[in-house]
Amino acid sequence: MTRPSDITRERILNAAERLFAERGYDGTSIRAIVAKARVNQAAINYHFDGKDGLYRDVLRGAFRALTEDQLAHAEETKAISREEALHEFVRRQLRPLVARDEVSRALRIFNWETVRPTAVFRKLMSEEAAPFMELAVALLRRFLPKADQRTLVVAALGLMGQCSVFVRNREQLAGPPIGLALDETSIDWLAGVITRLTIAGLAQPA
Amino acid sequence: MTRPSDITRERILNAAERLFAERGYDGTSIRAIVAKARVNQAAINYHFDGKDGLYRDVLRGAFRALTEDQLAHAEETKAISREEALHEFVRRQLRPLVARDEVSRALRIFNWETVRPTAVFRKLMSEEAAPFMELAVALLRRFLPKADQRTLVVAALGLMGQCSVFVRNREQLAGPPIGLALDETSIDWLAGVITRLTIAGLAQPA
DNA sequence: TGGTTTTTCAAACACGGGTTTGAAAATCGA
DNA sequence: TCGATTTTCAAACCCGTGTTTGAAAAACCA
Repeated sequence: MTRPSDITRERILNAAERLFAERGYDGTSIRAIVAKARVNQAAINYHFDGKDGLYRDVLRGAFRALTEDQLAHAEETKAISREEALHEFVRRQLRPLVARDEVSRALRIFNWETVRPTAVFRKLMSEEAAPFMELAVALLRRFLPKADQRTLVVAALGLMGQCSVFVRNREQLAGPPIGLALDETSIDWLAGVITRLTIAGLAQPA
Repeated sequence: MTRPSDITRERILNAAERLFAERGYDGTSIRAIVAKARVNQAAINYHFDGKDGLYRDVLRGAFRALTEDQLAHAEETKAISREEALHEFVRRQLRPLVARDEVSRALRIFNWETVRPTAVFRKLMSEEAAPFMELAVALLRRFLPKADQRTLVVAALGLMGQCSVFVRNREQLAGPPIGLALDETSIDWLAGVITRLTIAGLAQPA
């Protein structure tokens, strides 16, 4: 049932997803996408009704991939201790540092959006972000059962911010003056440091 | 000794600094700057040798303002407890949320750079960022005297990441689905939450 | 003051961005 | 197969960007 035109569509989506993850919305040009996808420039307007429409579809795919991944994760966490669950959560947040799969690209795209949120993104976010936040908040609630919602939200955001700073600045951190090279072997170490600091921080909130 | 042309220079620098802080390098056009500064468009090339040159000068000013501020802060911290010093550090990181002074604008500009660092910025950073990092690391060393440098760097970066996520996403967080409005009164509360979580986290790193 | 230098100005330039066009090619359905 | 529809394609279009130009105005200084 895959019509020939669907192949073009798929090639564009694939190339666009990778480029958006790598360079963000503004940093990715129509011409770069069609060059990578090896299709004609007008195809984007024909199939997606413009750059915005293409981005919306890429974003939808990213949301879908991430939601599936998170839901699978949520199932796992019910069976393990809160400490292990937190460690796993952090590891997943740091995953774009080493992995190149779809979920990592989705996280990268969302990282771009934290700076200059697109109108397209804001709309999708306000509709579909709640489940993510709920997962993180639920995880932290296992450590702080008596904390109010606002505090938990702040703690969750802080935790994600802690992780994303390493994902966003990986290249910068590797060079001088920091010199923090993050290869595959050090990811576990990094996740461990963040997790331990966080666990201890949650253990006794004055 | 202020020649008339220096007035033009100053007006451009002033307008550019505010616009760069608000919209970042790519988001700020020459035409927007000259409109705000009420000078001719060619003046930027005449006085600063192009947009890059102007940005370099703005960045230098931002570094200078921030360094002075941090050094003043460093003096204070020697006299107070490590807990108070940490709280003050966090408060300063969150300052752009409420303040509109030069230091806050400098922090905002640096926040933009965390995503797509300009070549101009990278060069300045590699030369002048070390002192900042040292200050934060020194602060955390008071909590973790036995930790190695790498762990301290990670902890410092994580702490700054925790703060910057609120500064960067302030508008997004205020709306649905998060609904975390950060007005002047809640900054102290936010700084308190982050500080307490961090202190406890540093208190007993497993 | 008068000649020189510095600074301003409006206009145009070259470039890359997303989009549109209209015809050719390919595909589809009867 | 053949007419209708869908899809591709190269080229152009329009707009906003940073920069350059050359002359007019202003400021400077002997």
